[in-house]
Amino acid sequence: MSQFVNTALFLNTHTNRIDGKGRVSFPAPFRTAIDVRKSQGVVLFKSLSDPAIEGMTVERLYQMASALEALPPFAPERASFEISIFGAAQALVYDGEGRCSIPKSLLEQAGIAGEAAFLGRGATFQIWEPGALARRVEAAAKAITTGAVAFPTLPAGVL
Amino acid sequence: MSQFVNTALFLNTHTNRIDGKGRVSFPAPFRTAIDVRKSQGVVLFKSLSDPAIEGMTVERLYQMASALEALPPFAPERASFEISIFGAAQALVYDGEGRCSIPKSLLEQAGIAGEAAFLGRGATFQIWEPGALARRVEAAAKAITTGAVAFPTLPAGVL
DNA sequence: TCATTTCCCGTGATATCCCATTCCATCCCG
DNA sequence: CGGGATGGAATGGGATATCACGGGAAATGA
Repeated sequence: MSQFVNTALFLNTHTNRIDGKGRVSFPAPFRTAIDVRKSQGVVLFKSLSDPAIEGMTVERLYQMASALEALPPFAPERASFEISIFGAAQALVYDGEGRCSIPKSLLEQAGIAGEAAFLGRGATFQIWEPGALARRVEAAAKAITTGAVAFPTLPAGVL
Repeated sequence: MSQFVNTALFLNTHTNRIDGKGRVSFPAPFRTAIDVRKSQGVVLFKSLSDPAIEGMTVERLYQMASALEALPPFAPERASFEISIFGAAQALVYDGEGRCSIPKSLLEQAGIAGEAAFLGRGATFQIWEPGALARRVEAAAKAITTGAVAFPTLPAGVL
């Protein structure tokens, strides 16, 4: 837990418009979360599991790098993740009004145009095409209510 | 007592009115419980099990996040919970008068309008439509008196 | 020179702050 | 024991700040 609270916590879903210049407001609560943790910045890369863009602080990216460091230098999974994540990651910068411009290549891969839905996922966030996200949310709720997935037990002695 | 309880305890049921601006008084005893534990704040999200809004301290949310951290970053069950919990979680902030504004989306999902019933559930609380809560309370009482559910034994050595 | 990006200001909608009033349970005093 | 006093809590309404977002001007780069 203590290692988790040192990273920004992204919550809620925020859907914002992309204007003619390709600008979109990066959600104010996300900016606050980043500021509070004095993060050095945020990176984006194509999601490996969803039709969406993956986002996280560079501190979080370091944590993932550390996990990969535990693998042998030439392990196949290490190479694959290094290439797919670090090789594709780009810094996200936003101006004084909190607006950023997301690279067109990432938008296309996620099928985003006109509106972008920012989905908080705790230590990370994702950027979705709003319709696709709605369907994904529905599927997640269904998986939980039908018992297809179970929440891991909480650590003992939480009270 | 204090050596056992590290988290805020939410007790009792408080029904308050929602005004035209969508504001509602967050029950004073709940605020006290939060202050006493010097909690960093409270978050709300749609309940996964009831027609209600779930509420807990961010510390408690961190505990849930920790449990998810135990899973690989791209595990499917992890995704479902991250989306359903973090993706829907909103920080609850209240002003100097102790009032908060609950997002319309959450109110609609719980069928709340006009009045909101805050139900203390120990480490967490829920916000219900008063009528729905009354029926739920009735059902809970019945399940216990008929023996349909039984209380688990206390941990050894509590005395 | 033209296209693209970055910066800066304006605006409308929404949310937050602040002051005032009402409500209610308890306390105090006769 | 009764009735007013008291203080915390809930509620109402107006003023203010924040945020998303549009558009023009300046800067950058090919």
